[in-house]
Amino acid sequence: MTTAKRDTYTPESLLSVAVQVFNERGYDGTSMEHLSRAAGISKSSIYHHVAGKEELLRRAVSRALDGLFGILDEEHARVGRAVERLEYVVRRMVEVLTAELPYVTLLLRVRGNTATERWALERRREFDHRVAELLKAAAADGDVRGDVEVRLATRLVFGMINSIVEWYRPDGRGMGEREVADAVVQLVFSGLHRSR
Amino acid sequence: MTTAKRDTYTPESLLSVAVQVFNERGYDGTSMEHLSRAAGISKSSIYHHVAGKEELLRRAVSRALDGLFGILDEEHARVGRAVERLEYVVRRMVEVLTAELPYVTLLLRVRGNTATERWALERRREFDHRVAELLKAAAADGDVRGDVEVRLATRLVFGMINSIVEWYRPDGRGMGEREVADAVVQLVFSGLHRSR
DNA sequence: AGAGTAACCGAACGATCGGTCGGGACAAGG
DNA sequence: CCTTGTCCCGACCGATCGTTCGGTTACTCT
Repeated sequence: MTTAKRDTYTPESLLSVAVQVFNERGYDGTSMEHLSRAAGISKSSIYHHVAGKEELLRRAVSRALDGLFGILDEEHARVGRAVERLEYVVRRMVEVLTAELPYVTLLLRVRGNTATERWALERRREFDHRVAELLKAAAADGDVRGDVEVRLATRLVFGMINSIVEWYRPDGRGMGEREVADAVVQLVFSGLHRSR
Repeated sequence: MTTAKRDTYTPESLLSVAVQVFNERGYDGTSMEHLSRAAGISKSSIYHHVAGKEELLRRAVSRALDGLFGILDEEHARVGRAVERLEYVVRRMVEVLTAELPYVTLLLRVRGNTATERWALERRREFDHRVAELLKAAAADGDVRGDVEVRLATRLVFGMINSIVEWYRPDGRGMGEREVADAVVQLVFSGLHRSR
């Protein structure tokens, strides 16, 4: 067969270990020594699989960004009434966030110290802008309240959704992905008050 | 007079410079060399004013936490109907966030690598818990929807409020503190849909 | 004028940083 | 058997980390 047994590291399997450590200690707070201990191989062996620390970061944020931008290509995000497309995107964002949790977490914590980080920030801004346009269209349709500025509302809604990475943990049967998505959609569109 | 002219650094004025750099580069991504350049004094001179890098972090997060916990001691947060106390706390949180922006920003990005950071995380959790109890009481009064779990709703609302530090900038006349507070209260309690 | 001290500096400390290097263990294919 | 390539290692590189130290200004108080 072409694919032999894999009891050794691939760039991908090493990435999943690295991203976990990055999220625990922060990217800057993580040394290659930390990574080698978590992976169970020596520091120099890591360089057999990846070019360096920054490549691990780039691979991770790329994966997260691909997941997010993929949402916008889906049919329900492209056709239909703006407010319904918006609700679909919000729900799918929660799903992508939880499915690719460690990668998205890392993406959302990037600060911009290196070229890779600045590229990630730029692509994030682009995604935010695309969703803001959706909200703007929904407001123009009259399906969304007009007394809160679109740009401000977008930022607050993103803040709520993105904050999921700070506490959501998929393992223990604490909370389902569907339950979180439902709650977010409820709060974003109807708020805390008793439903009308 | 006792207070002479101050064209030199105090622990407080040095802190405001340090916190700004911490927020730009991240705490771990900031070296004492970075701080010395931003402050305009040599690296060793910093140690004349503060004990070290970690003390700067401790002073900063302490100031942020004092501001937040101070809210809970105010009269409107202690007496009255739970849902109204909750709205008051939410509004005051936005005010404290914007007033002490760099300090709260730093607090919200702490990861837990050192004892100081773990202490900050613990106190944050305590504050979150206090607000969660307020939301729970409002739900028991029937003033807040019951179909979204209290713990989940608290986390999402905190996520929205805390995300303000990611984009709010007080300088240019871009957006007023009052406008942000109004928008947050509107979205948290009534959501995006047209007001009932 | 002289003493005291707050504010600051350059040089250097041991430790750790991300990354390199030459080579060893081992399995596959001839 | 020997070669080839994958996977990994310990030792080491120059650079930078947070911090310390001895010493020099410059201002205040007597």
